[in-house]
Amino acid sequence: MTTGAEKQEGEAMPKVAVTPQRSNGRARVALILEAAADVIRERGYESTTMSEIALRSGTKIGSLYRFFPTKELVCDALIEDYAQSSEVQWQAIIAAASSATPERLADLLLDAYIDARRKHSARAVLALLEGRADGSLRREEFRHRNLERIGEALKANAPQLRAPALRKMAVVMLYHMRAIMAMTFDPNAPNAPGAPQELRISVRSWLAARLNAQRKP
Amino acid sequence: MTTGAEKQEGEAMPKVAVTPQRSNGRARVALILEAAADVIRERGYESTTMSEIALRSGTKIGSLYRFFPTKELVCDALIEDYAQSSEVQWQAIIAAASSATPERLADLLLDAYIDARRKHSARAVLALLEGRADGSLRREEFRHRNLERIGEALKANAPQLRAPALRKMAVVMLYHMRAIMAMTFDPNAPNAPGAPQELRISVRSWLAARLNAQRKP
Amino acid sequence: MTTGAEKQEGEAMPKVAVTPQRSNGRARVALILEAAADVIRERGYESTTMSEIALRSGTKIGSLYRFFPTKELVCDALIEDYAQSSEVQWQAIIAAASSATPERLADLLLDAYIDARRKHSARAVLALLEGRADGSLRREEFRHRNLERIGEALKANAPQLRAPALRKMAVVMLYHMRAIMAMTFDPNAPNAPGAPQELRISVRSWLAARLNAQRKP
Amino acid sequence: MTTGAEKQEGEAMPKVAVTPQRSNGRARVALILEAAADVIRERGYESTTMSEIALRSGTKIGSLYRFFPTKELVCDALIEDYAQSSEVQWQAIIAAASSATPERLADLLLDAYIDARRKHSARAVLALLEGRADGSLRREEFRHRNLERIGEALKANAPQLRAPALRKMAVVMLYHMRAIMAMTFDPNAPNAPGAPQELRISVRSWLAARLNAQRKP
DNA sequence: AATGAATGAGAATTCATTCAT
DNA sequence: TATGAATGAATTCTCATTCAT
Repeated sequence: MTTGAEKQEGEAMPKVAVTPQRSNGRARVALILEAAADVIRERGYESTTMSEIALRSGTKIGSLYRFFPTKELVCDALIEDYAQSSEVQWQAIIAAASSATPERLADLLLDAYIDARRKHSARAVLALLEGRADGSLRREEFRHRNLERIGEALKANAPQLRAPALRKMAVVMLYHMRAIMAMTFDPNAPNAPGAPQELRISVRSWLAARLNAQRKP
Repeated sequence: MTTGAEKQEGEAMPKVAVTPQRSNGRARVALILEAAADVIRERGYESTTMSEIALRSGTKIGSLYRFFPTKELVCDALIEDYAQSSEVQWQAIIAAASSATPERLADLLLDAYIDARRKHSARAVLALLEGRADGSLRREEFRHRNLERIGEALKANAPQLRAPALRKMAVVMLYHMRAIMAMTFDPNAPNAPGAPQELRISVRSWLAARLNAQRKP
Repeated sequence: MTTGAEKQEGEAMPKVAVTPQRSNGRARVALILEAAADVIRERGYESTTMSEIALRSGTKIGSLYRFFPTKELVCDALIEDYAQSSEVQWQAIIAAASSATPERLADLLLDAYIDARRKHSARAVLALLEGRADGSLRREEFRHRNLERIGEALKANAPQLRAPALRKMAVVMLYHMRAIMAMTFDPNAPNAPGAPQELRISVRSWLAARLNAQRKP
Repeated sequence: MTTGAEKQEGEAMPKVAVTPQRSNGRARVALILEAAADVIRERGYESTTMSEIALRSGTKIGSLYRFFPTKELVCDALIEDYAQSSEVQWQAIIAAASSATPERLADLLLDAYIDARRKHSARAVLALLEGRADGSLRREEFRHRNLERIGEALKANAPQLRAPALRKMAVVMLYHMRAIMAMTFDPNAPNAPGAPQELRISVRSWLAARLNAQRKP
């Protein structure tokens, strides 16, 4: 009879990122995530190595693995971090959506991803989402949550819309948001002067047409 | 020992994919590219290994390297192949563009990427283009050529447009095309019933608005 | 700073398991040993990690190392624990041996290892003894002590036997005891219905033949 | 459509030891197995490292992994090798069993494992079988095959025995064989002068009693 | 020319043990 | 004293590429 966490014979415990207990560890984790965002942004997920993350964050490899037992978990943490920090913004967008013009709503959504304060991690997260899903639940969750939030914002603005319409519009909006994000943050992405603005304008009129469609007078 | 270009001591000769002379070799190359497309589509560029390409194409690793001295060159060939096979279609699109309605042109362009006959390699190429650029010229060229062709099609339809406008519209169009492609081919991409159609409609009206803009009556 | 033995510069002090002074600590040590027995039984010595022992015993890794400065010492303690708890039983067996029939003695010995109360640690200890010796003195001692006790029991029953005969019989008996133990406790060990009983019978008649051999009438 | 080995999307092919095609490779594999047997015999399975096997066999680590993609497969090959080379001997034993006295049969079986020619690998295989099973099928197979062969030999000698009796006797015999093997080959195993002979004698009389039991006159 | 073998730098990950607060 | 954090050598395994027959 042991106390503490029981474990099934022969079964492997699913690994989880350790939550640091001391200020020391919290600082370390912050450094690691920052470095990870940098490297992933530069090289993409596959080409990012744990040793480079360790090196850039001034962490020894052993310590890195103490907090993030797998490479996947580093990414999950990055996404989670980003997701959490955007949640506030999402709520603001949804709140603002109800009384916004469609054009304004388009802007709110297009800018949701590219909030300057999160520029850094934004691009890393973009890279992560572009990569193969590999069955990472966290990534799937994140994608799903974003689609949901977009849908909510649309619904707040145009309550008459039905779920299927909302869903397909949210998907299309998501691609627009990604495109804007890529143009804004990724120097290697296809781009041209005025292109983001061009896209923005097109999205605005699409949304205006859609959201005003069956609006009650 | 060398033919034509003499090899300088200490200088690295840039490697090139051997162009097979016998029908035997041409068939082999075709098999290799097909296999490569399969693997890259399934696993992405980074996770694709030369041995798996060899295995799946029934080629011995040594032979694979005779035709494609580096992994990069396999991808370049894949892209080149795809590019060449789309060139014909591009010319058709550009030809059709001049007399097409903007709506029709939108459809032509959106479908350019997703021609069913090239479905297989299309997704592989998509994966390649999504990946980091790695300094592969071929990929850059391909992206550039596509942007150019889109621009030409737009210009054919609306000759009054100036280069800057064409460029930014081409860029926006490229993102739309990619989005449609992802929805159509990638089962993991964000999607919803009717979403591709929704995007298509939005692109049509954007193009209509743009291309008719300053059209002479 | 040190008590008793002075630490010489540059010399490594042999580490010893701290004997806990407070009941608190004694309970902790008990928990640790229980957990260690569990893990070792499940995974074997090599695959057992100090952190898992810590985790399962609800001990923090730092504390674990206060009590057992090396992994080896945990095992030594486990063996020692087991040895001490069997010592009582050995004395009982030896006492009973003098007046037992050889068949009864066979049973006493065969069951010595498999006393149900120590089932848990028994299998852990088995795993430890099966492993390479690694130069752990404690393990060697334990093996030796067991051989001695077996010899004493045999001698108690058949005082006429000379040391060399006793020794070789003790060794053979030890293998029999291990075999029974494996069949009884290890679900992966070779086994068949009735096999333990079969072995038992064979051991009984072997001992009977041997011990009665030159017995004075 | 690729030719050659097809693979399911996203599924990992189970790894197999490559069969060397050239004399070069065959020699390498032989060297590797020899070295592996040495190391495993000395250190046991867990403590054996692939790098040490590589080092001792004069193989670079990459080449080692070409032929044996996992550590497990090295062991499987070792066992398989041993199993195959003992199969001939097993057949001889089974053939000889029918007309042998029980005492002779005991000797045949006890010596089956310790054939001097295979001394080297014998001890390694012993170590492998002693270790945790880890779900290696090959090891399980080997254990099973040995039990079967022992059973067949017993049956050849005493055809009147029923399956359950044969099975339990085979199991007991297996433990005896292992004991003899350990005493003979493992310098760290419990031992004493005359102990193997003592065991041998005990096994002989057990078998004699058992096999003659219900023998038709 | 065909192809099996060789190579070796690195990748992810592990873990016993020590340390600093 | 308790305990979270730090350490880093070691381990398994990978793969693009080159070589030798």
